[in-house]
Amino acid sequence: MVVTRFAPSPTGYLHIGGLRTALFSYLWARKNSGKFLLRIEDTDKARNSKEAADAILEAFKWLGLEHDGEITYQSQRDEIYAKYIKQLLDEGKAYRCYMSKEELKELRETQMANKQRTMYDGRYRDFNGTPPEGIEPVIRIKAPLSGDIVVRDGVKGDTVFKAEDILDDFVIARADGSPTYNFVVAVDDYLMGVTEVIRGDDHLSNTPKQIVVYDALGFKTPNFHHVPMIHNSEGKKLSKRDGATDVMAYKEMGYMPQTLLNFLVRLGWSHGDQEIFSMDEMRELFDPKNINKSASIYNTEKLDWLNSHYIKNTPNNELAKLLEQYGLLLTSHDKKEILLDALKERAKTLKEMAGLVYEIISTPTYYDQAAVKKAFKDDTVEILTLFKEKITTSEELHLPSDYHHIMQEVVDEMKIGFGKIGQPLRVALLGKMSGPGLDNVMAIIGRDETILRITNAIDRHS
RNA sequence: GGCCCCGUCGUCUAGCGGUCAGGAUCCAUGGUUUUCAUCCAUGUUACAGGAGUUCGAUUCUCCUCGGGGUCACCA
Repeated sequence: MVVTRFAPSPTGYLHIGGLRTALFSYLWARKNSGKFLLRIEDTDKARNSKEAADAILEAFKWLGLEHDGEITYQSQRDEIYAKYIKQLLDEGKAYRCYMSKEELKELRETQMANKQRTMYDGRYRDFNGTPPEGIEPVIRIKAPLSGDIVVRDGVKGDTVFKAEDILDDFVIARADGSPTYNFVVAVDDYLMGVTEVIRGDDHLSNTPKQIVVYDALGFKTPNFHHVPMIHNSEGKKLSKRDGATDVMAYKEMGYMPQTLLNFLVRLGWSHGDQEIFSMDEMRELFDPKNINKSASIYNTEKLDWLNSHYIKNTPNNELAKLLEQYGLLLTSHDKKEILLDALKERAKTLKEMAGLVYEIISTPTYYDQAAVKKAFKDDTVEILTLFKEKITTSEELHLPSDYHHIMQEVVDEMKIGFGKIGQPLRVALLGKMSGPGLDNVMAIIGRDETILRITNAIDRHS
C-alpha cells in the first residue's frame, strides 16, 4: 500500500510550492490506490494559527484534493513523542545535555573564528557526573560519528552524506520537553505508515538527520522523493514576497481549479509532450520518476493560456455558476448560451469574462472618441436610421442570424460595404471598436435595447 | 565558508551515444474575422565552458564556471 502525506506547518496560507508537492503526493497515492494523509505540523505555538490551518483546508477543498482519514495534528501527540524520547533515553541512544544557550553560542563563535564547521561538540554524550544546577537540559540523540548516510532518493538518485561532514548530536527535545522537527517528522511518518515522502528538495539536507532517528528507533525508512524548488524570476526560492503565491488568490483572479492543477503538474513534471491533463489523466499518468531534477522558474504565461483553454472547454451552465462569484446571475438568462458562447473564447480569466458580460449588458455611457471619429461618416446617421427602422418593424427577431439578415438588407439596399454599417453600429452598441460579433450582441440585448443604443448614439453624434 | 543539489530555446519541458535537437508558451509575420479575440499556417531563439572516454557525444567521466538549497532548543 502506497501512503503519501502532505505536512504543512500552519504559519500562513497555502502557497504555490506547497500545493505542488501536495498535488504530487495526492496523485501518487491515487495512482496506486493508496492513501493520501494530511498532517498539520503545529508544534511551533508562537507562529501557528487555526486560521492558517483552515486556509490550507479551504484551498484543498477548492481544488478538490481530498485527503484520506483523519487529519493528524502534531500538537495533540505530545505523549507519543515523549514515549519515544524516553525509549531512546532508556536505551542510551539519547542523552541529556546541560549546556546553556550561552555556552553553545560561545562554542559556535569559536568554531567560526577557527573556520571550522559549527557543531555541538558532544561534551555531555558520555556524561555521568552530577549535572550543573539551574539548567533545564535538552535531549540530544547520539548520531553516528563516522560513516556514510545514504539518502536513496527517487528524484535525485542516491545522495551520500559523510557523517563527519554534516552530523552532530542534534537536539530532539527542547529544554521545555517539546520535541523538535526532525524527530517528530520521522516518528510521525513511520507511525502513520507513510511509505513515500514527497517534499521540496530544501529538505534533502534534513533527511540524513531523520534517517538517524529512524535508525535509532529501529524504524524502516520510507522512500524519499525530493522535488526541486520553484524559483521566482530572480532565480531564488519562491517566497511570499513574490506576489501571488497564495493559492486562493488565484480563485479571486478568476483562474479555474483545473487550470492551476494542470499548470502545477507540468512544473517540474512531464509526460512526453502532453500539456493538457484532466484530473483523471493526472491520476492515471503521474509518476515521481518523471519529476525532473532542476528547479523551475515560476512564470504565469502558460497559466493564462491554460485558463483560456479551460474556459473555452467548460460547459455554459458550469461557467454561469462560476461567474456567480462576480455577482452575475445568468443561470436563468434567456440568451445565456449565446452570451457565454460569444465570450468564452475571449477571456483569459473568469473575472475578465465577468467584465465582458457587463460591457455587453450595460448601455454604454461613454463612447471612445477615436472610434467615433473613425466610424462615423457623413452617411452614418442615414444608415443607422434605416437599420433602426427595419428592426423596429421586423416580425421575428431572436437569433443572431435574424439581425444579420437585416444588416445584410441595409447593405444591399444602400449598396455599401459591410464596414459602413458594422463600424458605427459597433460603436453605438458597445461604445468602442472591438468586441464580439454584432449579431450576437443584438440577439443578447434584444430589440428594445438595440434601438435604444442606436438612438442614443445618433443623438450624441449627429 | 562546509556539505548537498542542479545547468537543453526568454519561460515550461522531450531527449536516456548516431535526431535537420522535438513539443508547448511567449514573440513576430501571414490567413480567417466588417473590428477585437478565437482559430489556422509560417518563422526567430537552446545543449554554460574546457578536457577526456568513444568510430561518434546534448547524452558517460573529470575539472572550471554559474545558479540554488542547507548548516537552530523554526518547521
